[in-house]
Amino acid sequence: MESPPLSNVAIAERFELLGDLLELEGAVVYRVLAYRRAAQTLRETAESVARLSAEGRLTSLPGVGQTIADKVGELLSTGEIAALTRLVSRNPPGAVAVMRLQGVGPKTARRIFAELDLKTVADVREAAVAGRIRTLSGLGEKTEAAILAGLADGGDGAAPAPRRSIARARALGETVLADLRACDGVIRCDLAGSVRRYRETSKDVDVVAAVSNRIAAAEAFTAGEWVAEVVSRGDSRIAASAHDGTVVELRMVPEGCYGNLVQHLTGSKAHNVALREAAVRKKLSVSEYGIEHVESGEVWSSDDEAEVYEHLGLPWIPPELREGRGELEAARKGALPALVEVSDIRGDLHVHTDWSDGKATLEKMVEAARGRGYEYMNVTDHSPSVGFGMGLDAGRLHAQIERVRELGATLAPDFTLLAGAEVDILRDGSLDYSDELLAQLDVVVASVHASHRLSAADQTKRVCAALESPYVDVLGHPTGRLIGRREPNPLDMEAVVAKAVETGTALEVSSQPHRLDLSDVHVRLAVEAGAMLAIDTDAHSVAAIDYLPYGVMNARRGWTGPASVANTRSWPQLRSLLKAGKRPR
DNA sequence: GCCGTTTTCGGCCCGACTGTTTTCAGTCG
Repeated sequence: MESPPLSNVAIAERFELLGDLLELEGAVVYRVLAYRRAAQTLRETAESVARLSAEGRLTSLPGVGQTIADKVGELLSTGEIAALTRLVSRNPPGAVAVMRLQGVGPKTARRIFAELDLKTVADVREAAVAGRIRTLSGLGEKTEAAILAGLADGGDGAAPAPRRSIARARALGETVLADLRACDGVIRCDLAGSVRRYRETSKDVDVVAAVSNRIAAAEAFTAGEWVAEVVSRGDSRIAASAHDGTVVELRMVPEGCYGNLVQHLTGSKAHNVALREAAVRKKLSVSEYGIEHVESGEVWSSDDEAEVYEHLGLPWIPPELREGRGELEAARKGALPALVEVSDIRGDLHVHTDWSDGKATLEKMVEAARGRGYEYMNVTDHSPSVGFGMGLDAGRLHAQIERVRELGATLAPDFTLLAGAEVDILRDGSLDYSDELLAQLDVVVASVHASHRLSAADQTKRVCAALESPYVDVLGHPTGRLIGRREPNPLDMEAVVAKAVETGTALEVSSQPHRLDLSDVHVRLAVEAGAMLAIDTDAHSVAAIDYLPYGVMNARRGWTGPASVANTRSWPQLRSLLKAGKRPR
């Protein structure tokens, strides 16, 4: 059997390494940046890069020109990139790892290897232990200590910094904001950075503040109970690590340019670089303090972020779109999408109860859903094959349907309680309940919970087979990923999306912060293909009903409008949209 | 290496902080 083509991530990694090695060798910085930018694009492309390459469409991706497209082709056909192979062979193994250590960088790494005539990472560690690093001019004890710390455990220093889930990062951020808001020297403060953009994970938490008293604000920040250690302290920026190691960074400006600061610190880097490059062409220089009209030297600033965009001739761009994925072009053309809002969601199609592995009773979950203002809720406990005896067999499902109907009757017409299930998609693509049983349900969610490691071809076939079922309305957490713990199942997402469109099956956007599945990139692929989404909580507790905003924000990051989301509709409208409305009853 | 609402050549965002120095390079975001 032919081996599957390299994944987008695997291809991107080659180009990241190419950029790193070039940087180490002191190549022109713009070549390095070009490879990094291309790597990021390849990594975040939802379509198969191998397929785009075969079709000669790679250069349509931003940051990918002929040279890099050719190298991708070379990699796919020969299994290597000759230029990369040469770079690898003439640099010490592990030099990139040393370069990536906190506070080191390419220039320092290169000097250490060259001036001390070292060959491996182990040599570097030895040199640091022996105190030889500090003998180099411009390097001292602190740098040596940083290198030792980076190489201490694990050995090669290559372990990437852990990233926090959006939920944890926001929770910490809100704690910090509460401390700051209690301080007289703080006029206003907000979350910025990837946390404001609702990226699925964050390396750190960015907080911005307009202050009348920097000293007082800084004290309120560093006195927080969450602070484990102040790691950096300047006049306008302070960073502290929390007890779990998360670094929180506070940037302060006086009133008058708060909007510029918020815009700057919200990022992303790619968004800001593109924004500023376009501004430079208009003879404007953009920074966190204002917009300078280069010729007159006049600096314009505002406390209102929307006015910053307006001053640049753009409509305000929602933070969730600021990833350098075409949002500026869309904004210039007046073609920004109207994004789905949390308040658009009218019901939840995926909720568990203690009939299976939920923590709360059916009645409690209904109460929570009603309390949130929903019009409907679909009860979706597990089918038997999920294991541990917690799934509902046919008899218990019948009993649950009966109870749901009974309770539902007491709630109508204000609230519609739906009898559903989260039925397992078995290894061969068949379902864990009979069609006769599924036919009695209002809305069926089908999910993969086992055999995650099938080949891409088999996994895709399996999922597509389930989508063909006239009883499957929603594909639950389509890739099965658990962020930071389990990779997404290898799936040909383009094929799955096409099958979902063809069969009229909705694809779930799970609001669980550790799932967010579909991911933002896949959401965009699905929306562009005309697929229908269902933003659900998959709640297993009353508290988890409140995860909804994470799902909505994730969908917004995939450029989703309300029309693409099935559960922005009333139940009668939704029913006629789903297969549920087309089944004989 | 990429790219164009001034450009197919000549640019390429902008500032804060640290560590090491005595004025700044390197790193980071």
